[in-house]
Amino acid sequence: MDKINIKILAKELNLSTSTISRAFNGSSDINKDTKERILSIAREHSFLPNHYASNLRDKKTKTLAVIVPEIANDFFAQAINGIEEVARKHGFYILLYRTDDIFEKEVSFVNYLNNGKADGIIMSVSGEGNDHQYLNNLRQKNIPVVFFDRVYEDIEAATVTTNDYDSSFAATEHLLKSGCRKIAYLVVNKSISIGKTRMQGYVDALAKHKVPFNDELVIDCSNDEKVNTKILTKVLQEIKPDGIFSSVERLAFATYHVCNTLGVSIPNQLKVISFSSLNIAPLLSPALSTITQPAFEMGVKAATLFFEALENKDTNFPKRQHVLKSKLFIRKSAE
Amino acid sequence: MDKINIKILAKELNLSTSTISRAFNGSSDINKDTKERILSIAREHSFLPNHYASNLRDKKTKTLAVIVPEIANDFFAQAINGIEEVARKHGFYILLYRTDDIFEKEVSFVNYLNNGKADGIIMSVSGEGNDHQYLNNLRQKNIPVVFFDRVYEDIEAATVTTNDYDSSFAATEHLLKSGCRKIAYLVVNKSISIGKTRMQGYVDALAKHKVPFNDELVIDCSNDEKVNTKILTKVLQEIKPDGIFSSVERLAFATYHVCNTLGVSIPNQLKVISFSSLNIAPLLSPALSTITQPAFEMGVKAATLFFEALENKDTNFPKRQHVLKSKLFIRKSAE
DNA sequence: TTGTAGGCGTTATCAA
DNA sequence: TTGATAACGCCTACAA
Repeated sequence: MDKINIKILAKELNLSTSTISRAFNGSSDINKDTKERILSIAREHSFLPNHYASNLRDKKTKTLAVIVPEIANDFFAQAINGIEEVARKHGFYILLYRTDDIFEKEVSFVNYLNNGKADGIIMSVSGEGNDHQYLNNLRQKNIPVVFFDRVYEDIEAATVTTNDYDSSFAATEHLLKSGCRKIAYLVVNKSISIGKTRMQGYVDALAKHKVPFNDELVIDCSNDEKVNTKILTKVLQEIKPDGIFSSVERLAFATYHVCNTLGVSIPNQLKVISFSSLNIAPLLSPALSTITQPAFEMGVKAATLFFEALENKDTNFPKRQHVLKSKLFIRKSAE
Repeated sequence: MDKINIKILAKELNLSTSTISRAFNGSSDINKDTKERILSIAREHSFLPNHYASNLRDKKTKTLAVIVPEIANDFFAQAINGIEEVARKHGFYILLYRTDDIFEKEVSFVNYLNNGKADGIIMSVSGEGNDHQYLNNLRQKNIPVVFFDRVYEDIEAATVTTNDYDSSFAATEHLLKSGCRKIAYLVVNKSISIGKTRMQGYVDALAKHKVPFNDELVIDCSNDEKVNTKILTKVLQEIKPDGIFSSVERLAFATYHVCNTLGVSIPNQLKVISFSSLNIAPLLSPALSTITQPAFEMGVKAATLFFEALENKDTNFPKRQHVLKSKLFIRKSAE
């Protein structure tokens, strides 16, 4: 109720607003006692300098925007944790936004940020759209952008990714060595860079083992669970693959569900490996074989790159490409 | 780069700043053509009014702070999704903060918000500390607070919870009816209100079935996985319960792991039911029996209450207590 | 329908 | 060490 600000505090203490301000900004130009006095009274009023006013002056928001396709997903949740950890150390806070993989949402949020709402952006892109110039606007305003996991190749920015190609190659090769000859590749959006890279590993592993690539085995799924169930049911019934390599955790779960329904036995009739950051993959029935990305570390790295960019504001925009390593865990589902 | 603001735009268009401002605020007091002209030029410059300046004037941030103990957790992730969904409809954005169940972090963030950083707070509390008056400071500034799932009872605020007592009672009763006589109750923090409520359901179900309550069977776990593994190993080896009722998902997973290690068979030797929002609970080995809270809906409800509070600013602070229903799913782990 | 002007709360600069 | 003042960018009475 009783409005409080630096001015009122100043009057109350018989000081000037500048002195009050200094008390809050670690300025050395202030008498220790005065400072104490100010802070103690401020505490009584539970007063803190208004951020919007400070930001308006300083053009610093101490806020980092994080944009992800989904939140209820182990990979992203862990990555966000990593980002938050680093942000916190720098006294930054996280403005979180979820795109649901919808391009328009991504564009609208990025544009919204384009006005001093955040000091930077860490994002995993929706993967849609062709023209991503809206991201370059940010550059003009010195708002660093860091991509993680999912990247736009037409935008120059720091990136944090994993060795997707290698992992995919290794996973596919494992399936081949285990005897699979008809391996389906599950993907959500073929056009997205990450889907392409992972698929290339799959394709090349097939080639190495002289198993012909079959376009029919590339299953383009959707974001809708029910649709996926239908698609996968059809695949398992009609195409009858003997192996599944899923580029997305969600699709592996869907596969499990469909197998349960159809009575397809994993790994006997169908071996499954999936990209997944699920901690409890070993507890599934059967234990899911995974390519596990270092989600938390990726978040940490992305945030670190962001803060580096922030500090070098005048120099060039950072274009560091950071690649972390995923791990392949072969469990029951692919034995 | 080339700085841009309402003034510069005004000069460029030979208009006044007020006219420019009006173009962005759906004001009716503006010529349609003028507006078009302004917006089109603005778009060229990818200009949007600076939020910090607007906020400074309006005292509205269009930002909603969300405070949760953890992010990488299905319950909270889904709840955040629900909150975000509603927030978005109101043109609000989410400032996310994670407390790691550490009281000091909670206090420090809440205090940080106490200065016009957000228009309101939706939180699931850390559950520590005795004095939560720092939350009342917010009330004075008309920053509505909504608790969800985890609540401080000494603070008046709108709350969204689930029928924890009933669910716990039902789950315990199920275990009893299935023949369990030595049911361990797993909890992370006994003092937290939610832990108490859930425990009461457990206690009362025991009483109803004339099974004596045994303090030794209340297992107070930690936030550290390794510690929990140790604790649970000891419990399974020494106390040898025949049922587990876990108030927290995480502890159920830990139980599974320990059972795998020790070769304890679920559900033959040990039946397990847990609070959990895990979508793939049926895919676990064995399928986990859960009390599933409507996480997404809770988020939606919490956000809805928040916006109601926001609109009734002058009237009384809302103290609505909303209770949603959880569902008990008995699966293989408790059959 | 458009313009003028003052102020939102803070801080940096300069002067005392 | 402290104080006065201008400025950050925007919005809204009020005036024209």
